[in-house]
Amino acid sequence: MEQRIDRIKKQLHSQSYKLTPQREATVRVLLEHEDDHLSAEDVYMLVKEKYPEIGLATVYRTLELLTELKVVDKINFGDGVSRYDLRQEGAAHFHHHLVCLECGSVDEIQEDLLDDVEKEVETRWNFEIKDHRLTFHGICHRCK
Amino acid sequence: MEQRIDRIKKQLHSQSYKLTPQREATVRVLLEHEDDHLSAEDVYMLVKEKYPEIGLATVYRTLELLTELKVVDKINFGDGVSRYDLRQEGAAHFHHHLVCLECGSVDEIQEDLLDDVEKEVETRWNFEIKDHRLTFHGICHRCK
DNA sequence: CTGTCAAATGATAATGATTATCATGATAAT
DNA sequence: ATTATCATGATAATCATTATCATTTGACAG
Ligand SMILES: [Mn+2]
Ligand SMILES: [Mn+2]
Ligand SMILES: [Zn+2]
Ligand SMILES: [Zn+2]
Repeated sequence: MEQRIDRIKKQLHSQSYKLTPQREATVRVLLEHEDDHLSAEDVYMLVKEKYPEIGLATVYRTLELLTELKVVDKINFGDGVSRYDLRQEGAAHFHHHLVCLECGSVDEIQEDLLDDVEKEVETRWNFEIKDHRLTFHGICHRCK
Repeated sequence: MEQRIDRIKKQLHSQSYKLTPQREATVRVLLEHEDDHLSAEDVYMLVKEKYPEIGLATVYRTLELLTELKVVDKINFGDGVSRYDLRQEGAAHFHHHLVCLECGSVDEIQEDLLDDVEKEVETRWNFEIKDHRLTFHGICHRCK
Protein backbone atom coordinates (compact mmCIF):
# COMPACT_ATOMS: atom_id res chain seq x y z
CA MET A 1 0.00 0.00 0.00
CA GLU A 2 2.54 2.60 1.15
CA GLN A 3 4.98 1.56 -1.55
CA ARG A 4 2.25 1.81 -4.13
CA ILE A 5 1.38 5.32 -2.99
CA ASP A 6 5.04 6.22 -3.09
CA ARG A 7 5.31 5.15 -6.69
CA ILE A 8 2.23 7.14 -7.61
CA LYS A 9 3.76 10.11 -5.80
CA LYS A 10 6.90 9.80 -7.92
CA GLN A 11 4.79 9.49 -11.04
CA LEU A 12 3.00 12.70 -10.16
CA HIS A 13 6.27 14.51 -9.40
CA SER A 14 7.74 13.40 -12.71
CA GLN A 15 5.03 15.45 -14.39
CA SER A 16 5.41 18.23 -11.78
CA TYR A 17 2.17 17.48 -10.00
CA LYS A 18 2.05 17.27 -6.23
CA LEU A 19 0.54 14.58 -4.06
CA THR A 20 -1.66 16.83 -1.96
CA PRO A 21 -3.51 15.47 1.07
CA GLN A 22 -6.72 15.44 -0.94
CA ARG A 23 -5.12 13.50 -3.76
CA GLU A 24 -3.54 11.05 -1.34
CA ALA A 25 -6.86 10.46 0.42
CA THR A 26 -8.50 9.82 -2.95
CA VAL A 27 -5.79 7.39 -4.02
CA ARG A 28 -6.11 5.54 -0.71
CA VAL A 29 -9.83 5.07 -1.27
CA LEU A 30 -9.14 3.67 -4.73
CA LEU A 31 -6.51 1.28 -3.38
CA GLU A 32 -8.83 0.12 -0.61
CA HIS A 33 -11.53 -0.66 -3.17
CA GLU A 34 -9.34 -2.14 -5.83
CA ASP A 35 -11.91 -4.70 -6.96
CA ASP A 36 -14.85 -2.31 -7.08
CA HIS A 37 -15.91 0.00 -9.86
CA LEU A 38 -16.63 3.25 -8.12
CA SER A 39 -18.28 6.29 -9.62
CA ALA A 40 -16.99 9.79 -8.84
CA GLU A 41 -19.84 10.19 -6.38
CA ASP A 42 -18.94 6.86 -4.72
CA VAL A 43 -15.34 7.97 -4.35
CA TYR A 44 -16.44 11.33 -3.01
CA MET A 45 -18.55 9.78 -0.27
CA LEU A 46 -15.80 7.36 0.75
CA VAL A 47 -13.10 10.03 0.80
CA LYS A 48 -15.32 12.27 2.93
CA GLU A 49 -15.15 9.70 5.72
CA LYS A 50 -11.45 10.40 6.17
CA TYR A 51 -11.27 13.88 4.81
CA PRO A 52 -14.67 15.54 5.32
CA GLU A 53 -13.70 18.96 4.02
CA ILE A 54 -12.86 17.73 0.51
CA GLY A 55 -14.97 19.10 -2.35
CA LEU A 56 -16.62 17.11 -5.09
CA ALA A 57 -14.82 19.13 -7.77
CA THR A 58 -11.46 18.11 -6.33
CA VAL A 59 -12.44 14.46 -6.52
CA TYR A 60 -13.40 14.87 -10.17
CA ARG A 61 -10.14 16.69 -10.86
CA THR A 62 -8.09 14.04 -9.11
CA LEU A 63 -9.79 11.20 -10.97
CA GLU A 64 -9.20 13.04 -14.23
CA LEU A 65 -5.53 13.47 -13.34
CA LEU A 66 -5.11 9.82 -12.39
CA THR A 67 -6.73 8.83 -15.67
CA GLU A 68 -4.22 10.99 -17.55
CA LEU A 69 -1.37 9.29 -15.71
CA LYS A 70 -2.91 5.90 -16.49
CA VAL A 71 -3.13 5.04 -12.81
CA VAL A 72 -6.84 4.42 -13.29
CA ASP A 73 -9.01 3.73 -16.29
CA LYS A 74 -12.29 5.52 -16.81
CA ILE A 75 -14.94 3.08 -17.89
CA ASN A 76 -18.60 3.17 -18.72
CA PHE A 77 -20.94 0.22 -18.20
CA GLY A 78 -23.99 1.91 -19.69
CA ASP A 79 -25.64 3.14 -16.54
CA GLY A 80 -25.35 6.91 -16.65
CA VAL A 81 -22.03 7.31 -14.80
CA SER A 82 -18.32 6.94 -15.41
CA ARG A 83 -16.52 4.50 -13.18
CA TYR A 84 -12.88 4.51 -12.22
CA ASP A 85 -10.88 1.34 -12.18
CA LEU A 86 -7.38 1.01 -10.75
CA ARG A 87 -5.00 -0.38 -13.32
CA GLN A 88 -2.67 -3.28 -12.51
CA GLU A 89 0.78 -1.80 -12.04
CA GLY A 90 2.84 -2.37 -15.14
CA ALA A 91 0.04 -3.98 -17.12
CA ALA A 92 0.28 -3.14 -20.79
CA HIS A 93 -3.45 -3.35 -21.32
CA PHE A 94 -6.63 -2.75 -19.42
CA HIS A 95 -8.24 -5.84 -17.90
CA HIS A 96 -11.57 -7.32 -19.00
CA HIS A 97 -14.98 -7.41 -17.35
CA LEU A 98 -17.83 -9.84 -16.90
CA VAL A 99 -21.13 -8.05 -16.40
CA CYS A 100 -24.00 -10.20 -15.17
CA LEU A 101 -27.37 -9.45 -16.73
CA GLU A 102 -29.16 -11.05 -13.76
CA CYS A 103 -27.55 -9.55 -10.69
CA GLY A 104 -25.56 -6.69 -12.19
CA SER A 105 -22.28 -7.85 -10.67
CA VAL A 106 -19.03 -6.94 -12.41
CA ASP A 107 -16.16 -9.42 -12.18
CA GLU A 108 -12.67 -8.98 -13.57
CA ILE A 109 -10.42 -10.98 -15.82
CA GLN A 110 -6.82 -9.96 -15.31
CA GLU A 111 -5.36 -12.27 -17.94
CA ASP A 112 -4.93 -10.73 -21.35
CA LEU A 113 -6.40 -13.53 -23.54
CA LEU A 114 -6.29 -11.29 -26.62
CA ASP A 115 -2.74 -11.84 -27.88
CA ASP A 116 -3.78 -13.84 -30.92
CA VAL A 117 -6.75 -11.65 -31.73
CA GLU A 118 -4.61 -8.53 -31.52
CA LYS A 119 -1.96 -9.96 -33.82
CA GLU A 120 -4.66 -10.67 -36.36
CA VAL A 121 -6.15 -7.20 -36.07
CA GLU A 122 -2.75 -5.53 -36.38
CA THR A 123 -1.89 -7.35 -39.59
CA ARG A 124 -5.25 -7.69 -41.29
CA TRP A 125 -6.59 -4.23 -40.46
CA ASN A 126 -3.20 -2.53 -40.34
CA PHE A 127 -4.12 -0.98 -37.01
CA GLU A 128 -1.53 -0.34 -34.32
CA ILE A 129 -3.17 -1.34 -31.04
CA LYS A 130 -2.36 0.74 -27.97
CA ASP A 131 -5.08 -0.50 -25.65
CA HIS A 132 -8.47 -2.18 -25.61
CA ARG A 133 -11.79 -2.49 -23.82
CA LEU A 134 -13.47 -5.87 -23.61
CA THR A 135 -16.64 -6.57 -21.68
CA PHE A 136 -18.72 -9.73 -21.73
CA HIS A 137 -22.41 -9.56 -20.94
CA GLY A 138 -24.06 -12.73 -19.68
CA ILE A 139 -24.89 -14.87 -16.66
CA CYS A 140 -22.36 -15.05 -13.86
CA HIS A 141 -21.36 -18.25 -12.05
CA ARG A 142 -23.43 -17.28 -9.02
CA CYS A 143 -26.66 -16.79 -10.97
CA LYS A 144 -26.43 -20.01 -12.96
CA MET B 1 -33.71 -1.29 -47.84
CA GLU B 2 -37.46 -1.78 -48.21
CA GLN B 3 -37.19 -5.44 -47.27
CA ARG B 4 -35.12 -4.55 -44.27
CA ILE B 5 -37.72 -2.04 -43.13
CA ASP B 6 -40.40 -4.63 -43.67
CA ARG B 7 -38.64 -7.07 -41.40
CA ILE B 8 -38.24 -4.44 -38.72
CA LYS B 9 -41.94 -3.66 -39.09
CA LYS B 10 -42.79 -7.31 -38.49
CA GLN B 11 -40.47 -7.38 -35.51
CA LEU B 12 -42.27 -4.39 -34.05
CA HIS B 13 -45.69 -5.91 -34.71
CA SER B 14 -44.68 -9.16 -33.05
CA GLN B 15 -44.32 -7.17 -29.83
CA SER B 16 -47.46 -5.15 -30.62
CA TYR B 17 -45.63 -1.98 -31.46
CA LYS B 18 -46.50 0.00 -34.56
CA LEU B 19 -44.20 1.34 -37.26
CA THR B 20 -45.36 4.94 -37.11
CA PRO B 21 -44.18 7.45 -39.71
CA GLN B 22 -41.81 8.90 -37.13
CA ARG B 23 -40.36 5.51 -36.36
CA GLU B 24 -40.00 4.68 -40.03
CA ALA B 25 -38.23 7.96 -40.76
CA THR B 26 -35.84 7.26 -37.90
CA VAL B 27 -35.12 3.73 -39.10
CA ARG B 28 -34.45 5.04 -42.60
CA VAL B 29 -31.88 7.47 -41.30
CA LEU B 30 -30.15 4.68 -39.44
CA LEU B 31 -30.12 2.47 -42.54
CA GLU B 32 -28.75 5.30 -44.66
CA HIS B 33 -25.90 5.80 -42.21
CA GLU B 34 -25.16 2.18 -41.48
CA ASP B 35 -21.42 2.68 -41.11
CA ASP B 36 -21.64 5.78 -38.93
CA HIS B 37 -22.03 6.00 -35.20
CA LEU B 38 -24.71 8.60 -34.70
CA SER B 39 -25.73 10.20 -31.44
CA ALA B 40 -29.40 10.83 -30.65
CA GLU B 41 -28.87 14.46 -31.57
CA ASP B 42 -27.26 13.44 -34.89
CA VAL B 43 -30.21 11.21 -35.70
CA TYR B 44 -32.64 13.95 -34.72
CA MET B 45 -31.08 16.47 -37.08
CA LEU B 46 -31.00 13.99 -39.96
CA VAL B 47 -34.59 12.86 -39.42
CA LYS B 48 -35.75 16.47 -39.34
CA GLU B 49 -34.66 16.88 -42.93
CA LYS B 50 -37.37 14.47 -44.06
CA TYR B 51 -39.80 14.86 -41.22
CA PRO B 52 -39.36 18.35 -39.77
CA GLU B 53 -42.18 18.14 -37.25
CA ILE B 54 -40.65 15.23 -35.30
CA GLY B 55 -39.73 15.90 -31.68
CA LEU B 56 -36.44 15.06 -30.01
CA ALA B 57 -38.22 13.00 -27.37
CA THR B 58 -39.69 10.76 -30.03
CA VAL B 59 -36.26 10.14 -31.47
CA TYR B 60 -34.97 9.16 -28.03
CA ARG B 61 -37.96 6.91 -27.51
CA THR B 62 -37.54 5.26 -30.89
CA LEU B 63 -33.86 4.64 -30.36
CA GLU B 64 -34.64 3.15 -26.96
CA LEU B 65 -37.25 0.89 -28.54
CA LEU B 66 -34.91 -0.24 -31.30
CA THR B 67 -32.28 -1.01 -28.69
CA GLU B 68 -34.77 -3.17 -26.81
CA LEU B 69 -35.56 -5.06 -30.02
CA LYS B 70 -31.82 -5.45 -30.66
CA VAL B 71 -32.12 -3.70 -34.01
CA VAL B 72 -29.47 -1.26 -32.83
CA ASP B 73 -26.83 -1.35 -30.14
CA LYS B 74 -26.28 1.57 -27.83
CA ILE B 75 -22.59 2.22 -27.42
CA ASN B 76 -20.40 4.68 -25.63
CA PHE B 77 -16.98 5.73 -26.86
CA GLY B 78 -16.18 7.95 -23.89
CA ASP B 79 -17.20 11.30 -25.30
CA GLY B 80 -20.26 12.34 -23.35
CA VAL B 81 -22.94 10.82 -25.61
CA SER B 82 -24.49 7.48 -26.43
CA ARG B 83 -24.24 6.38 -30.01
CA TYR B 84 -26.53 4.02 -31.87
CA ASP B 85 -25.15 1.36 -34.13
CA LEU B 86 -27.24 -0.74 -36.48
CA ARG B 87 -26.70 -4.42 -35.82
CA GLN B 88 -25.96 -6.84 -38.65
CA GLU B 89 -29.15 -8.76 -39.29
CA GLY B 90 -28.93 -12.17 -37.68
CA ALA B 91 -25.55 -11.57 -36.08
CA ALA B 92 -25.25 -13.36 -32.76
CA HIS B 93 -22.86 -10.80 -31.34
CA PHE B 94 -22.14 -7.12 -31.61
CA HIS B 95 -19.32 -6.19 -33.94
CA HIS B 96 -16.00 -4.68 -32.84
CA HIS B 97 -14.54 -1.21 -33.22
CA LEU B 98 -11.20 0.38 -33.99
CA VAL B 99 -10.92 3.86 -32.50
CA CYS B 100 -8.02 5.96 -33.74
CA LEU B 101 -6.29 8.07 -31.11
CA GLU B 102 -4.93 10.40 -33.80
CA CYS B 103 -7.89 11.27 -35.99
CA GLY B 104 -10.80 9.96 -33.92
CA SER B 105 -12.14 7.75 -36.68
CA VAL B 106 -14.13 4.65 -35.78
CA ASP B 107 -13.84 1.64 -38.06
CA GLU B 108 -15.68 -1.63 -37.77
CA ILE B 109 -14.70 -5.26 -37.61
CA GLN B 110 -17.62 -7.45 -38.58
CA GLU B 111 -15.85 -10.76 -38.04
CA ASP B 112 -16.28 -12.28 -34.61
CA LEU B 113 -12.63 -13.26 -33.84
CA LEU B 114 -13.54 -14.10 -30.25
CA ASP B 115 -14.69 -17.72 -30.55
CA ASP B 116 -11.68 -19.18 -28.79
CA VAL B 117 -11.52 -16.48 -26.15
CA GLU B 118 -15.20 -16.93 -25.37
CA LYS B 119 -14.86 -20.67 -25.02
CA GLU B 120 -12.08 -20.13 -22.53
CA VAL B 121 -14.06 -17.56 -20.54
CA GLU B 122 -17.15 -19.79 -20.44
CA THR B 123 -15.26 -22.74 -19.03
CA ARG B 124 -12.64 -21.10 -16.83
CA TRP B 125 -14.86 -18.39 -15.36
CA ASN B 126 -18.08 -20.37 -15.59
CA PHE B 127 -19.76 -17.40 -17.23
CA GLU B 128 -22.48 -17.83 -19.84
CA ILE B 129 -21.76 -15.23 -22.52
CA LYS B 130 -24.72 -13.56 -24.19
CA ASP B 131 -22.94 -10.68 -25.87
CA HIS B 132 -19.76 -8.62 -25.78
CA ARG B 133 -18.25 -5.24 -26.43
CA LEU B 134 -14.73 -5.02 -27.82
CA THR B 135 -13.00 -1.81 -28.80
CA PHE B 136 -9.37 -1.34 -29.75
CA HIS B 137 -7.70 2.01 -29.23
CA GLY B 138 -4.69 2.81 -31.37
CA ILE B 139 -3.45 4.23 -34.65
CA CYS B 140 -5.52 3.60 -37.75
CA HIS B 141 -4.10 2.59 -41.12
CA ARG B 142 -4.61 6.10 -42.48
CA CYS B 143 -2.62 7.81 -39.72
CA LYS B 144 0.37 5.47 -39.83
C1' DC C 1 -69.37 5.69 -41.10
C1' DT C 2 -68.98 7.58 -36.12
C1' DG C 3 -67.38 7.07 -31.21
C1' DT C 4 -64.03 4.99 -28.19
C1' DC C 5 -59.66 4.03 -26.30
C1' DA C 6 -54.98 2.80 -25.91
C1' DA C 7 -50.77 3.98 -27.89
C1' DA C 8 -47.81 7.51 -29.60
C1' DT C 9 -46.30 12.12 -30.07
C1' DG C 10 -44.30 16.89 -29.23
C1' DA C 11 -43.40 20.67 -26.26
C1' DT C 12 -41.31 21.54 -22.36
C1' DA C 13 -39.85 21.01 -17.61
C1' DA C 14 -36.97 18.35 -14.57
C1' DT C 15 -33.04 15.66 -13.49
C1' DG C 16 -28.44 14.50 -12.78
C1' DA C 17 -23.65 13.98 -14.02
C1' DT C 18 -19.90 16.60 -15.28
C1' DT C 19 -17.41 20.98 -16.18
C1' DA C 20 -16.35 25.87 -15.69
C1' DT C 21 -15.61 29.80 -12.86
C1' DC C 22 -13.55 32.37 -9.41
C1' DA C 23 -12.14 33.84 -4.99
C1' DT C 24 -9.27 31.89 -1.49
C1' DG C 25 -5.56 29.03 0.49
C1' DA C 26 -1.24 26.37 0.42
C1' DT C 27 3.47 25.80 -1.18
C1' DA C 28 8.06 26.50 -2.72
C1' DA C 29 11.56 29.31 -4.74
C1' DT C 30 13.64 33.82 -4.62
C1' DA D 1 8.97 38.06 3.88
C1' DT D 2 7.37 38.39 -1.19
C1' DT D 3 5.83 36.61 -5.01
C1' DA D 4 4.28 33.30 -8.30
C1' DT D 5 2.17 29.05 -9.17
C1' DC D 6 -0.64 25.46 -8.26
C1' DA D 7 -4.55 23.50 -5.97
C1' DT D 8 -8.88 23.71 -3.65
C1' DG D 9 -13.93 24.33 -2.48
C1' DA D 10 -18.24 26.47 -3.26
C1' DT D 11 -21.23 27.13 -6.56
C1' DA D 12 -23.04 28.22 -11.09
C1' DA D 13 -23.41 26.63 -15.78
C1' DT D 14 -23.79 23.09 -19.23
C1' DC D 15 -25.62 19.44 -21.58
C1' DA D 16 -27.50 14.81 -22.42
C1' DT D 17 -31.24 12.29 -21.12
C1' DT D 18 -35.76 11.40 -18.86
C1' DA D 19 -40.29 12.60 -17.07
C1' DT D 20 -44.60 14.92 -17.55
C1' DC D 21 -48.78 15.98 -19.67
C1' DA D 22 -51.96 17.74 -22.92
C1' DT D 23 -53.00 16.55 -27.60
C1' DT D 24 -53.16 13.57 -31.70
C1' DT D 25 -53.44 9.35 -34.18
C1' DG D 26 -55.13 5.09 -35.75
C1' DA D 27 -57.21 0.56 -34.98
C1' DC D 28 -61.41 -1.33 -33.82
C1' DA D 29 -66.41 -2.02 -32.24
C1' DG D 30 -70.84 -0.97 -32.90
MN1 LIG E 1 -12.22 -3.66 -13.30
MN1 LIG F 1 -20.18 0.05 -35.37
ZN1 LIG G 1 -25.13 -12.72 -11.52
ZN1 LIG H 1 -6.49 7.80 -37.64
